[in-house]
Amino acid sequence: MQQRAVETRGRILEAAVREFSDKGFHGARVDVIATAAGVNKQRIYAYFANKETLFSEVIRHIFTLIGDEEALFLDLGDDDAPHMSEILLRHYMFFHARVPEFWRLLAWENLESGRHAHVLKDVRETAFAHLRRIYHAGQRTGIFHERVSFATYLFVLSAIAFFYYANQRTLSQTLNRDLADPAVREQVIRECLSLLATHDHLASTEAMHQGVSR
Amino acid sequence: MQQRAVETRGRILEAAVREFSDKGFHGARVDVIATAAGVNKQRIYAYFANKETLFSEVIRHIFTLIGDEEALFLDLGDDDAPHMSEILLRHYMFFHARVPEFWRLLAWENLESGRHAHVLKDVRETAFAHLRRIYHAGQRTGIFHERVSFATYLFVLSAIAFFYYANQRTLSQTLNRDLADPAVREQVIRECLSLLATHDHLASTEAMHQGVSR
Amino acid sequence: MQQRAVETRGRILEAAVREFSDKGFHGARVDVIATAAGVNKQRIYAYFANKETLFSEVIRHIFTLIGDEEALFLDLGDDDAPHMSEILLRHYMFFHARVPEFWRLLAWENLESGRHAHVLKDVRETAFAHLRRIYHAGQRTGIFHERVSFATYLFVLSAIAFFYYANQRTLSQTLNRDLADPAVREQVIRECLSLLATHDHLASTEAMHQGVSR
Amino acid sequence: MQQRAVETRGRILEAAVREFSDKGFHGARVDVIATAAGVNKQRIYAYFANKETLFSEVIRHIFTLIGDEEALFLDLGDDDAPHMSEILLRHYMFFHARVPEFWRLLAWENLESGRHAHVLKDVRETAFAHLRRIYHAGQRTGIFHERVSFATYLFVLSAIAFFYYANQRTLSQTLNRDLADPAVREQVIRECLSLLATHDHLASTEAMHQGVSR
DNA sequence: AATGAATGAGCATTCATTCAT
DNA sequence: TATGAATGAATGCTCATTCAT
Repeated sequence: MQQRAVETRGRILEAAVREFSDKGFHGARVDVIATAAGVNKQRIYAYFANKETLFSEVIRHIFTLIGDEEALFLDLGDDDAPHMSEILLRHYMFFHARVPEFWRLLAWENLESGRHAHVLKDVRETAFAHLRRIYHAGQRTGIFHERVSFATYLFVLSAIAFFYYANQRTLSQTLNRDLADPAVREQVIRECLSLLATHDHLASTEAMHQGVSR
Repeated sequence: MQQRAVETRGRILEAAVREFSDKGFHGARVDVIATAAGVNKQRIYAYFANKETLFSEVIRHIFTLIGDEEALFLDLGDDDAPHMSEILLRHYMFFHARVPEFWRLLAWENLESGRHAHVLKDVRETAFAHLRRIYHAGQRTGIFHERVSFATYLFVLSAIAFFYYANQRTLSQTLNRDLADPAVREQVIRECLSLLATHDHLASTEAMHQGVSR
Repeated sequence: MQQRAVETRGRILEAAVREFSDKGFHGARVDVIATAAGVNKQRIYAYFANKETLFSEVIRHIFTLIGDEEALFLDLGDDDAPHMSEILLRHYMFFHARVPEFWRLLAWENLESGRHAHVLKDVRETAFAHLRRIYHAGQRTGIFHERVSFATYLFVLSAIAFFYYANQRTLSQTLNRDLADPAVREQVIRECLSLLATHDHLASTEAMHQGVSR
Repeated sequence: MQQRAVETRGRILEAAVREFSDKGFHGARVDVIATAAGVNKQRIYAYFANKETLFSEVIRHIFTLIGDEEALFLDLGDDDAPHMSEILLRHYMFFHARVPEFWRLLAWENLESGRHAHVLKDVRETAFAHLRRIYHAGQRTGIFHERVSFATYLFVLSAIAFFYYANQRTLSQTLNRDLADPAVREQVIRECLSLLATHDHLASTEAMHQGVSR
C-alpha cells in the first residue's frame, strides 16, 4: 500500500471512530464518514469491504488503545499496592474523559451485538495478569480484602469509571450534580476511594482499637 | 379516548418498548412495531405523532417503572440501615434481570440523546429522599462512611448493578466468567458487599482484634 | 388487494415487461420501470419483493401468453394436417411480430440464466399434446415424414420463426433483404413451407411419376 | 505497438470475449475483464477507449472467426451439392458447440443494439458467393427446390443450428429431451436433414412408387 | 508500458411518514 | 377507529472512468 493510501485509510478510520462512537452502527452513515474523512465514499469500500467490517476495524482500533495504555500498569510493583485502587480508578476516569469514544463504542457494542468482545480480552490480559499478582500479594498483607477476588475488585473499579461517564446525563439529574465539572469528579473519586478503602480504614479502626484496648 | 383505543395504544407502547430496547432508536423499525402490536402502521402516527415521540413515551414508560418499584424502599426504617447496601444492590440486580429493557433503554438514551433524563429524576425523588434520611442516620451511628455522601454511595451501587448487565458481553470475556450464570452473580454480589462493607467489616476486624488482644 | 392496488400492480408489470424485454435483467433499471408505470419506486418492492422476483413474474406473464394463444390449436383436427405446417409457422411468425417481447425475453432468459424455463413447459403441454396426435395421424397417412419426430418437426418450425425475428438485424445484412418488410416475410414463409413440404411435394412428384409411368 | 503491448491487448480481448459472451454488455464488468486478463484496469482504457469500444472489438473479433472457418466451404464443388445441407448443418452445429461465445455474442448483439451486424456481412460474403453458385447449379439438376432461394435455404439451416444452442435451456424443457447430449444432437441432425431433403426424399418416394406401380 | 489511488454518477433497496377509503 | 395504498428522501454499495506516479 502506498503512503497516500495509508493516509487515506487512516483518515477514514478516524472519521469512522467518531461517527460510530457518536451514532452507533445503525445510526452511523457511510456518507458522513466519507465526507468527514474528505474522501470519496467508494474508498471506504476499497479499504474496508463494507460498513460492518469498517465497524469491526473501529472497535479493534479503539479496544487496542485501552490495551496500549494499560501497558503502563506493568511498571507497578508490590509496594504500589496501597495506592492501586486510586491509580486504577484515576486511570480509567481520565481515560474515559480523554477518549470518550471508548466507553461509547463499548456501550454500542454491548447493546448491538457483542461480536467484537473477544478483542478486548486479547488486548488487556498481559496488564491484568501483572495487576493480579500485585493484588494477591496485597491480599496476603491485608491491603485487599481476602474474600474479594481480583476480578470483582477490577469489575467494581471499572463499573464506577464507566458508569460515571456512560450515564452522566441521567446521573447528573438523579444526583443533582454536574458530573462534567472536574471538581465534582475529584470529589466523587475521593468518596469512592473511601468507600472501597481497606488499608486506610483498617489503619483508622486499628488506631481506634489501640486506644480502646490500651 | 375509547376503551378500544386505550388498548391499541397500550399494545403499541409495549411493542415499542421491546423494539426500541432491542435495537435502539435508529435500529428500531416502525413497521416492526406495528406488526408486533398487530395494528396498522398508521395507528402509531395517530397515537404518537412520530417515531421520536414514540421513543420518548417508551422512555417515560420504562423510567416510571423503576420509580414504582422503588416505592418499596419507603417501607425501610432506620433499623434496616445495616443491610441497606445488600437490599439496594439485590434490588437493582434483580430488577435489571427481570426488566432488561430498563438498562438497555437507559443505555440507548445516554448514548443517543439524554433528552429524557429529567423523567428519571422526577420519578425517583420520593424514594431517594427516604433512603437519604436513613443513610444520614446510619452515618451518625457509624454504619456508613462519614466522608461518603449518599449520592456517591447510591451511585456506586447503581454502577455495579448497571455495569454487571450492560457490559455483560465484554465483561464475560475480560473476567473469564459467565455472568449470565446466577451462581456467578450471587458470588459477585457477596464480594461487592464485602468490598463496600463498613459495619460488618468493622465488626469482623473488631472480633479479630479481640481475639488477638485477649 | 383493493382495485387500485390491482391496477397499480398491473401497470408495474406492463412497464416491467417492456423494460426487461428491452434491456434484459442487468440492463433494466427499476427507476425506469417505476417512472414508466407512473408509480413510486417503492410500490415495486411492495408488490414484487425485488428486481429478481419482478423479472420472474414478467417471464411467467409473457410465457403464459404464448400458452394462451396456443389454445387455438385445440380447434385443429386430423383433416387440418395437410396445412398444419403453414398454420403453425404463420402463427409463430405473427405472434413474434405482434408480441416482440416474447422472443426477446426468451432470448434474455436463455442467455442470462434459464431459471424460468419450466414455466414454458407447464403452459404449452396441452396444445402440444393435441398437435402431436394430429401429427402422428398425419405420419400414418404420409402427410408427415415417418422418420421425423413431432418434437423435431416443431423444433424446426419454432427455430425458423424465432430466428427470423431474433436475428433480424444480422440476417438483414447477411441475406441482403429487409426482413422487417411484410412482403419479404411472406416470401420467406412460402419458401420455408416449400422446403418443409411433404404433401405438396409428394403430390408434385406423384404427378411427375404419373406422367412418366403412364 | 511493441510486442509486449500486442500481447497485453490480446489477453484483454480474450478475457473480454469470455466476459461479454457470458454476461452481455450490461452484465459484464470491466474489473472482471482486467483481473481475468491479469492486467491493470487502466490498460483496458489505454487500448480500447471505453467499454463500448471494447465490446465492438469483441464482436468484430468473434464475427471474423466464423468468416475464417467458412473459408473451408471454398473447397466444395458442384458434385458436393447432394450433401451440402448435411455439410453446412454439421458445420454450424459443431461450430456453435466449439465456440459457444459466437452464438451468445450474436444473441447479445441482436438484443442489445445490432450496431455491429455489418461486420458479419463483410466477412462471410466470399464463402456465401461460392456456396450460392453451387446451390444454383444444384437447383438446375433438381437437387435443391427451384422455388427456394439460396438465402432462405441458408437461413433455415442457420436457424436450426442457432436455435438448437441459443434456446437449449428452454427447448430441453419444451421438448423433454436433454439437448446437451451428443446422441440427441445426432438424432436431431438426422431428422432435420430428412425434413429438408429433396434429393434423398425424391429417391425414396421414387423407390416406393416403383414398388407400387410394379 | 504499466499500476495503484481516486472519483462521480448511478443503482437496488429501505424507511418514516402521509393519503384515501 | 382503523386500514391498505402511496410517496420522497435517504442509504449502503457498485461501476465505468480518470489521475498520479
